Amino acid sequence: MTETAKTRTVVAAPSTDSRPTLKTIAFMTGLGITTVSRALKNAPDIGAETKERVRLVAAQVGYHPNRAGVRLRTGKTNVISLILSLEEEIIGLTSPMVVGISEILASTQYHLVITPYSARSDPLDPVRYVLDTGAADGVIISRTEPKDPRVALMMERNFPFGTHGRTEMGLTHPYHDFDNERFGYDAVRRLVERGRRRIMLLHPPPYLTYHLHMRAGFERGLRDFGAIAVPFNNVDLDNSLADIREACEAVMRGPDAPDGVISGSGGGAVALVAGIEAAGRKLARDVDMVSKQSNDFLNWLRPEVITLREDFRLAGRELAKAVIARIEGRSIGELQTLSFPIPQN
Amino acid sequence: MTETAKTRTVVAAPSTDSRPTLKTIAFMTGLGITTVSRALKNAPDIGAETKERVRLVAAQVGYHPNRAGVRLRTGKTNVISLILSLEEEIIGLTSPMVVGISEILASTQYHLVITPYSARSDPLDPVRYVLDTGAADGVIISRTEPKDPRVALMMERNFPFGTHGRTEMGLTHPYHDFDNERFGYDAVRRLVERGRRRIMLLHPPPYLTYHLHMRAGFERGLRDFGAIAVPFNNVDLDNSLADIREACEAVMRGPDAPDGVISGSGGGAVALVAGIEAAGRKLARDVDMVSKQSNDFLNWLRPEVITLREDFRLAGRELAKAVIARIEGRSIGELQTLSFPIPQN
DNA sequence: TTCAAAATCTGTAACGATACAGTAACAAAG
DNA sequence: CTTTGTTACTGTATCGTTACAGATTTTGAA
Repeated sequence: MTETAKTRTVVAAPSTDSRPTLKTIAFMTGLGITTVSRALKNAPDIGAETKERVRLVAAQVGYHPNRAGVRLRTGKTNVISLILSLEEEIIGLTSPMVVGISEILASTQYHLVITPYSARSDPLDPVRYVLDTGAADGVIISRTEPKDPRVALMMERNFPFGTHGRTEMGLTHPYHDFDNERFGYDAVRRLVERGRRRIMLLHPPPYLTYHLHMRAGFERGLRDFGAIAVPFNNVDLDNSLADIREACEAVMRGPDAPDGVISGSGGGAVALVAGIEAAGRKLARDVDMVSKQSNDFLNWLRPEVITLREDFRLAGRELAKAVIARIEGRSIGELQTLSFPIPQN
Repeated sequence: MTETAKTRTVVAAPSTDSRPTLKTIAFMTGLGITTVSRALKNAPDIGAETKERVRLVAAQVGYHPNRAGVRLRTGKTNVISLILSLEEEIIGLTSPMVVGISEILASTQYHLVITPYSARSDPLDPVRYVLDTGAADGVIISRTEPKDPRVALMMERNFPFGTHGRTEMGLTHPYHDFDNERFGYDAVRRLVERGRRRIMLLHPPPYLTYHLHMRAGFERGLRDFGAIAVPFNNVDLDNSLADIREACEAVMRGPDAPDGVISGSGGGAVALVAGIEAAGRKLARDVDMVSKQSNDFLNWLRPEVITLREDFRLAGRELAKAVIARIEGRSIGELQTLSFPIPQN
């Protein structure tokens, strides 16, 4: 009866139909909102029994913190943004990368947001957008260039990110890369092992960093294994498959036709195969071919093509881990990984 | 000089280093925060000149509304969630779908969030998650089943969504679907035109709705064009490529081998081609094949295979448009679209 | 000149969470 | 019996935005 009238503000009953909030739990347990909040994040100044009780009730009502509330108060978005060139995506390379990223994020509080851009627009735009609007806690980009303004910008702003591919600006940043130098080198070796000497390379466009790596490996291979390069004039993986096929056919019909061909991507290989066959040459008999590959269509349909696999799913996993590590403040040094070509046949 | 001392609260100067907010603009224009907010959304009770001034300043300082603020206040997330089975994604089918969705969302305020789930877990889980946490304003799902509990749940909660594929529950909901009935029918016709009569179908797994459509079209084709079905016992597109190849080889070596084969997917076709050739049969000579296809690898490497294209990018565009239309309250009737097989050769 | 209506503009409260600066109760030390 | 310290808990202010209910000024009609 004579309970002392306390000044304690009793938390009002929240409406029942909407999602439970801290207020709901506070009301149910008779505790303060702050206490509930701190109990749920296991703060040291909350009693063990109270924590237990709060956790129980929270589980019972199916409490999930409101992301907007957290984000507004703390500034943390719990979002990782994958910046994608729509044109690149049509080829479908990064689909397994999305899977890899998702695999890692699934066990964290992070969500994956796709931030697209068109190759016809400035690649810096989406990065600026994320930085200016605070749309994400971290970013993953691909198709890095030696002097990549996106990397420079994020480094300058000290924003967590990871790149698929390296840069050459003297800046140390997290990356995952496929060892394209090794790919170029191994590809030449495989061809020379089959007695091939005159080798043509379908390389990535020169503005991408991995062009440098692949060419360097290719040339080291030529030197080490005693082969020579057949030029594939002005044709690279940015060309259409039709153009690649046509150019390849022309070279194969010419007097200086190669007896070995290397393709920097599985898609390019398809066009090269068509060009070789259109010129009346036969794979494995007249000419051998080594191709990079991310799925296994070539192995099924043209088992004669020697393939070296690049694992995009692994890349996704490594990049997700690296970005989260950066967000959590771990040092960059340990966040640079390389994966290696895996011979498929 | 003798300006009346008003009670007007002057908005304090916000810190300069952080992102501009309504407060920043209010301070710069000398207006109230509410006025700025309403001016930017073109409310009718704000003067034309004021609106112009606010818009100018907003553009100058690079104002973007804080998403967390909007979301907290209005409950609107401005997010569309694409729910993906990670296993499915490894095949890379929905990569072009992501492109299509992104193309549409790019000109809206919506962001695309990938909500993954593993085929080993309950497909309802990610849907429940989005509904329970309010993580998105709309959802896109694929791989629909005739009685799809995800569709039932979202209908019941009146939550905006679109499905890639139809259902058979008597519920009217937005969808985009490829006309698999037509595909099955046209595929049979193409084979019969080439003089084939004994036809085998590699169909999708029976639990998916489009299995029903494809089989129905297949059987209608058999009747109309006078062909017969060769059973492909217990093998469907859920089987591994290795299993499909092996089973196909066995059938092709058997006494009742088909002279025409239909593949419900480009991936499956690759395995069928391998099986046919392993059995010593030759495409176009001994047996003809029609396959669905989303990229054009088959056309490049096995031009003998007749292909009918399914446009996943278009599907993404249609689904994004449908979901946004639902969010904006447009009626469902107009949000059901079908795309048709496109002959590639 | 007066007063209602229209046109503009504004402050306050609230969304849900957390940082911060407390308060209350009780035990141990002096 | 005070002081100090520890443990456990709580209220207030705030993040940026918008709904709502005014407030002020101008216009126009009577």
